[in-house]
Amino acid sequence: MTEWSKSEALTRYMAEHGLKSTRQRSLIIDTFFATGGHLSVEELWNKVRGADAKVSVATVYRTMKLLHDCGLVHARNFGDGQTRYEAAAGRHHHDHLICTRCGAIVEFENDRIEMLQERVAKQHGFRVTSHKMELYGLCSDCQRALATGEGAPRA
Amino acid sequence: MTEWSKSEALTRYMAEHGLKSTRQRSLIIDTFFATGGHLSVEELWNKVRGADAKVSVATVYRTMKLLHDCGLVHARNFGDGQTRYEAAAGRHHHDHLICTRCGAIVEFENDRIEMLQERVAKQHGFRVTSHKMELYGLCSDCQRALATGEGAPRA
DNA sequence: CTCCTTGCAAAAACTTTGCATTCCC
DNA sequence: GGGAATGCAAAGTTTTTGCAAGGAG
Repeated sequence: MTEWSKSEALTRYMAEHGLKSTRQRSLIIDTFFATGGHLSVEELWNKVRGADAKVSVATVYRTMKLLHDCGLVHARNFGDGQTRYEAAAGRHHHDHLICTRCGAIVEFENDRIEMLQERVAKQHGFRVTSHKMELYGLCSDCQRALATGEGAPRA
Repeated sequence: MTEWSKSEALTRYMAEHGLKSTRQRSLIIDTFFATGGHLSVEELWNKVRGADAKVSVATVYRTMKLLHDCGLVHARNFGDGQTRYEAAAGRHHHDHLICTRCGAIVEFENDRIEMLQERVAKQHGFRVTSHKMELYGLCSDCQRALATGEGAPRA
């Protein structure tokens, strides 16, 4: 875990840009990829501080920006004011279903939608480099909970 | 232009909530709907101040929140740190193509994609209430500009 | 040794809020 | 007149940046 865990792209990027491997960066990056999911900087910082209480939030911001610049993570914005990051490398592109009641996030992929997106973009003269699609609604649990007149969702 | 320009929903909403029609609100709302597009609060504020230099940003924020609460506008987040609003009432749902170089925003709609989205959601047990889809890339102008090795894009 | 990176705190950017005053109805 | 809305400035949030000190290669 002291070594870069997702690293060809990162190692190459760092070499090309004269960047250095540091204890903090390793910790942040390992923690991020070990946790998975869609982490905000603050959530990630909290986890990182469990291992090293002195890591500054600025370093977490800087490191995530680094990962973003070399394409290893994607930045997402789900409507709560925070930017969330998720692993990108080696993963197939996917989109999200988000439950507006309990906050559950489900990933999915659909090649036909992607094809149609490409086609639409082409019709408008665009060359698409990335996209994001989010569907908001109620997950099955919350539909059921509401139907039976239940109380508060999970925190 | 002193009258509400988009108003049944708004008038009803205001009556139901005991809200009042004021000079500032009328000005902000009329300016917003007259301008169209995807305005940030700051952009809207700048336009509004052309007509009344003393309107405060806070009022613009509060008014846009009001329009949002009664469903007349949608809030969007295109990755520049600002929330952008666009008119919602009476418009068909649509999505966006965004040029990452010049910032141009093109709207489109595609029923087949919408259908596929519904289907995907259903497969995961979700009942979708809304969605957003954004395609990022280069518009035709910027592709051309880059191909001919040109300088900076529009501000 | 050199230059990159860090931590800290200050600053920036965007948005919300408290409060006295002003304005609708 | 009374509750709502406004303007202003202060406070909140999230993210970035400047700089001196520390660390990697």
